[in-house]
Amino acid sequence: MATPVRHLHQHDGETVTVRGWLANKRSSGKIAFLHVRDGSGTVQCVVSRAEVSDEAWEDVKRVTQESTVRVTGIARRDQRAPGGVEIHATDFKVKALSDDFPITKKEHGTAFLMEHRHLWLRSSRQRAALRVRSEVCQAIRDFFYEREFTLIDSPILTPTACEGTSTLFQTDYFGTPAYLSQSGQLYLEPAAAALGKVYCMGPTFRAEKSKTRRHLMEFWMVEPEVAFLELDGLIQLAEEFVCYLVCRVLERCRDELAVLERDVSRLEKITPRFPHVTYGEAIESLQGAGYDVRWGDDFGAEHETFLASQHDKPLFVSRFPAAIKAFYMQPDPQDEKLALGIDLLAPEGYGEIIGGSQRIHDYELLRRRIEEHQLPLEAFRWYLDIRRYGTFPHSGFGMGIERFVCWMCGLSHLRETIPYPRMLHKIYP
RNA sequence: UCCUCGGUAGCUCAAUGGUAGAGCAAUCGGCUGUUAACCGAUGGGUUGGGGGUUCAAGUCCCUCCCGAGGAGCCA
Repeated sequence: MATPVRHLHQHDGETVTVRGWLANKRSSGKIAFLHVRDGSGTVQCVVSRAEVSDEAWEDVKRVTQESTVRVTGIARRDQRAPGGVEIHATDFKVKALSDDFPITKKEHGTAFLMEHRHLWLRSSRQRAALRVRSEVCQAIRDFFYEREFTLIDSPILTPTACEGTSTLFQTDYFGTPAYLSQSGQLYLEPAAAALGKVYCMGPTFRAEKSKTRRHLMEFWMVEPEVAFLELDGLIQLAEEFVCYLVCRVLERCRDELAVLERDVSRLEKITPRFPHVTYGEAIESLQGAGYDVRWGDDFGAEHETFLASQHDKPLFVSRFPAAIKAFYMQPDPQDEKLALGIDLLAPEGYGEIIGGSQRIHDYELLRRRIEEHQLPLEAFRWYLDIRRYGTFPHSGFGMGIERFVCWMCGLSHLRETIPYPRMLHKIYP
């Protein structure tokens, strides 16, 4: 039975067997140092010529990087070993020899690494980032489970554009066009009337020809939707949510953040309460800083970066002009020109990680908005029904999981936060 | 879609318009505590494709392809 490398420190002095892949080899003629990765960690195995059979030594000589191997030996704590534990081998066997591994110990460009994404996953930084992603997804489910939300999986194939804004991927559905979902929100609202507090988490697709480090064609989004929740409650939920996730990453991913050389002190500052400005205040502060923006403009990337850079914590921006926001956002009762929407801008230049709003619950108003946005009324009949059969105020938000993970890991590009990124004109591997 | 930069050995990069190179990787040899091990030797090229200028093009011009970063849009 193989022992996971992660648990080796519990087996000091015992004979253990490890199965995995050869991460690196150094040899000095009659002693060899083999680094073996088994998925749970990497351990240094010391093989002395005099202490193993001729067959084992032949395998030591011929083993190549990333070959599948099996090592048996005695686990020993040793200061000289990376990780503090090493195995003094009594046997070593190559189970499957690897061809020349394309990714070597020296540096590579990202274009080359992306072309070999399926192999790049084996490197320590990529493994660390994907572990953080896994922890974030688990924490999301735990957060909502603890608060008695119900998971509602929204469809990926949809008959129409949800919001009528973004470009969608079109596919064929038995002879009629169908589209890959760009949001589960509209399908979540009816479920909120059934179950009160609901959320969905799944892949989302945008066919926009975005070519930046902050965009993917296929990304994962988590979207809660809550009946009888209004804007202030939504802001509080989003803040608790983000703090919960950051705490979990700090608690459970210390080793991964160290591999990624993340400055954790920046994350330790992410505690309640988050700063909050209205759209109007944000415009004034941008104008004060010399930016050429007027009331009614949407923020550009440089504006978001400026606003977020004023704070160590994420920044809420709320009450945008209704004209630049989605059709379903509830108007501000204080000023009908404003929509009760929020954005949450992450610090350190990681941009918008959350967008949300209180939804229109008045039937006539929503119908008028659909017409004003020149959306097909018939396609939204079911969505309007929610306002016919016992309407209720409700709110929700969407968080981009890759953007959140990118921020946690301190990465400079979204492509390293998802196992197989789909980017503009790139779908291999 | 637009703007900027780039494409030379398997990889990362050099090369005034004048003989295409280095480090790493690979292969072979040496070395009993290596930390991206080290030392010696060997093999490795349609300089992204096509066209043009020139005695001479990796280098200059045109064009197409591919890549990177940014803008717009958004999460």
